Amino acid sequence: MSKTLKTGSSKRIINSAAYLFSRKGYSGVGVREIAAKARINISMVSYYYGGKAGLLKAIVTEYFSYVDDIALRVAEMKLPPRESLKEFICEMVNLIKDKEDLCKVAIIEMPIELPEITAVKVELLKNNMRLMSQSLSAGFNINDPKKHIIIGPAFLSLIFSGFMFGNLIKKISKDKRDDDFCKRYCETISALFLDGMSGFVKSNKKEKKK
Amino acid sequence: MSKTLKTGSSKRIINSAAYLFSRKGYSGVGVREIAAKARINISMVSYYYGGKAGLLKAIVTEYFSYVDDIALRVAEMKLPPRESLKEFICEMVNLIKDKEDLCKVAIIEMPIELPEITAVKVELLKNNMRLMSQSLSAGFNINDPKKHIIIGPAFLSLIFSGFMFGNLIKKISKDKRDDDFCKRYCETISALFLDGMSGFVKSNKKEKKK
Amino acid sequence: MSKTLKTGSSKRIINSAAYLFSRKGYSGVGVREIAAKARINISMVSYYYGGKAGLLKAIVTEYFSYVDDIALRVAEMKLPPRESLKEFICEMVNLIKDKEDLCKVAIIEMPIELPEITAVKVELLKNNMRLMSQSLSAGFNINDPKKHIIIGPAFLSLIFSGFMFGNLIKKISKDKRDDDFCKRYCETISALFLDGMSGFVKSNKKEKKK
Amino acid sequence: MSKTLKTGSSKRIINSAAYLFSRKGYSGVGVREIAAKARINISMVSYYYGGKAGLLKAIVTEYFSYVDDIALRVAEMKLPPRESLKEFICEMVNLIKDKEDLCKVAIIEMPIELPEITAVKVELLKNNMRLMSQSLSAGFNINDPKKHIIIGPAFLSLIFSGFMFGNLIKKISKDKRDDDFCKRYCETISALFLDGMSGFVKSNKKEKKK
DNA sequence: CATGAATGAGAATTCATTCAT
DNA sequence: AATGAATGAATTCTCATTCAT
Repeated sequence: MSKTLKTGSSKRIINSAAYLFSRKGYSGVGVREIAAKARINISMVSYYYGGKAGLLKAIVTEYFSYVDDIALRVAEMKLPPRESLKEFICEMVNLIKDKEDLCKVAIIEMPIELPEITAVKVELLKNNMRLMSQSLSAGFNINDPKKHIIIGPAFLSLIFSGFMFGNLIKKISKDKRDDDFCKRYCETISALFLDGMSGFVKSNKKEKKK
Repeated sequence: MSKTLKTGSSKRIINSAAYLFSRKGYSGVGVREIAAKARINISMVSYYYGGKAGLLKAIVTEYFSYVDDIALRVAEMKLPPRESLKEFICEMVNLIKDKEDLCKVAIIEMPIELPEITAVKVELLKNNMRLMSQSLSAGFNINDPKKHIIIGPAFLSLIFSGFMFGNLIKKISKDKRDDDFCKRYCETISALFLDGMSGFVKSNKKEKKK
Repeated sequence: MSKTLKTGSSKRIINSAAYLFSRKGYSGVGVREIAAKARINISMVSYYYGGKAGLLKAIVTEYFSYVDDIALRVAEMKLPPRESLKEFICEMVNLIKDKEDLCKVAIIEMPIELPEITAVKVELLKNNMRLMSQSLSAGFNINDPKKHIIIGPAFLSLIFSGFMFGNLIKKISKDKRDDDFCKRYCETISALFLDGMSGFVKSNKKEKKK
Repeated sequence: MSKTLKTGSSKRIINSAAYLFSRKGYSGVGVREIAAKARINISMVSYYYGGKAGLLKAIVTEYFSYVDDIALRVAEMKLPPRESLKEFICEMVNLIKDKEDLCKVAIIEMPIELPEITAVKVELLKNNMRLMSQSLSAGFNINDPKKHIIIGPAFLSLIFSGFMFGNLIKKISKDKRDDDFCKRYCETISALFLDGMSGFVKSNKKEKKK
């Protein structure tokens, strides 16, 4: 804690790491590159984070702390189920907008086995899924409990979908990732998750009637 | 040409590569490791695929050829929109079941910048999205064209969601990835994409009435 | 001068250094490790001893001051040759028992070339051998002077033999390094150096006669 | 095995390593330095020996194979006890003369704890001590078995004493390490171990009588 | 087709030391 | 007297690739 306050070095290190990891993947980035981007000496990475793996741990931990926070905050609001979901999605999109690199890294590296931090990831994920279940799925009494394990990851994938392939999509369409996009993204994903494609068709019909 | 005619060795190489890339990420795997797993000499990787990058290219290309095939096949069926989607999802899940490692690699490495193969990925993705648009979104005349660029990736993310985090989820729940799971997975994802969460609630109500 | 007046810290530093050097060798130990063991800040090593090399110098110097002392003390006793040797060996064993780490370091590092302290070692060793010659070999008028240079080191090696490989021997036999062992050790080494193996055989015969 | 035959590289590596380790200690030598001296690429050390530790293992193993051989050979000669010892000492001195660096490394690094190879050292030493006991101490029926553990190391220390401090002694006396020295060394050490210092005095008296 | 020795660049980490506080 | 951040060199080891056989 005191380390992060004295200088901005440790902050710059983690930001640089998130930036690079999110684009090249954890193994594709060298400590040297991170250090250069953060304008610090290579040794400082070990000094502050105990090595490259420590950096990823710090990033993943920070990500989960944010998501857990959101889950708790939404739960406290005691909104009706549909509003809860909308609120959660909206908050998540805001988070991704604010900390895009950090979130991407946490998600991209999730399915990848890194012996040194897998244990940490499992523990954080367990807790996170418990929190999210409590705050979101309460309102939807789904008969088959086996569907939970499918819907949970599907929900998160949906939320992240637009950002994960963002860099690639930039090269295909000329879409801009501005505030306007985020607003539209929020609404579209919410609608999709709540009512699926048929929701769009209906609303199309309604709009046509007008 | 002789090189592309896969002998047992070159097949083993690509399978080993897919297996390892899917678990450790492209940069996290060494050619030595792949060669060892494929029980061939290290030099053979360069010989057959022109280097490590060539392996990933081959994997990505193969993945897209499968998905393009599915898109074309479904288009030819000329099913109504909802059935088209269901069919597509079902075919995709079968593909993932059959070639899990290959599909995972293609998806995991998608957002990652690898100068040597980014161009290839962009080209393949462009063509793929065109095909998919033709075969699927025809039936859903969505008013706002800007939504396409959101719904497309969302659709694919949804389909892959259950498999991407499979290894991690294995460590959390005791879910088995058997044929039964795949069937349930197909139905749940189809339902979710077509009617969203409200679809589940409705069907719950209906079932309750009975 | 103030630096040489050992405070608690500087004493702990040198003890920690001796402990670690004796087990891992001079080059195998880092200043950080020493500082951690001594519970002081790393910079203090440079502050007190001018660097890592200074620590070894201090240890070696201290070792020779002890051995020189013993040589002088024994010389002053003016005992007959055999008694002189016994006394010297006994004193040396007591020294090793008291300052085991320090003595081990001095001996283990003796044959190792460390440019920074070789000169010091040579100077100290020269003086020490002169003193030992005076106090011990006086009584044994060995005809061939060339044997001195063989017997001298042999004598010291003999004295240290049991302690040098102590840690390894602990893992082989279940021998304890207690006071009893030291007493026996003293006697055995003295007997060996004075009368060799034949001394043991003779004493065996005598004991058998009884 | 085939590796050592194809090129002289692996031989040069181990010789260079022995040369440098014997002078600077295992931890005091870098792989770079060894590679430079052996005129090979740094990577070859890992390629042939699996790393720096593998080099030391190879050296220690080779040393023990030589000493075990000597012990067995002397045992087969079935000489009387004193002759056995003389023969063993003589053979050992020849070994040291031939493979001075290798022997020094094995002995210097013996008391040093290197987690990676301590287990190997213990195993080799156990076997070696068993062999030496069988071939040498048979003739000397020493009453107290506790003396064995003192005499064994003392014996070896004695044999090595002249070579361990060789480099340092060169700087003090002007002694040459030629064949003549080795012959004299053999005789002196044998005499010392068999009859101790009193042997010299006696022989002095006898020689004086003449 | 296949081998394995060889290369040189680059990986992460640890080193002893210094300096401002 | 003591701290701890910072440095730059040096550490060992692994990387993908090539080449002669």
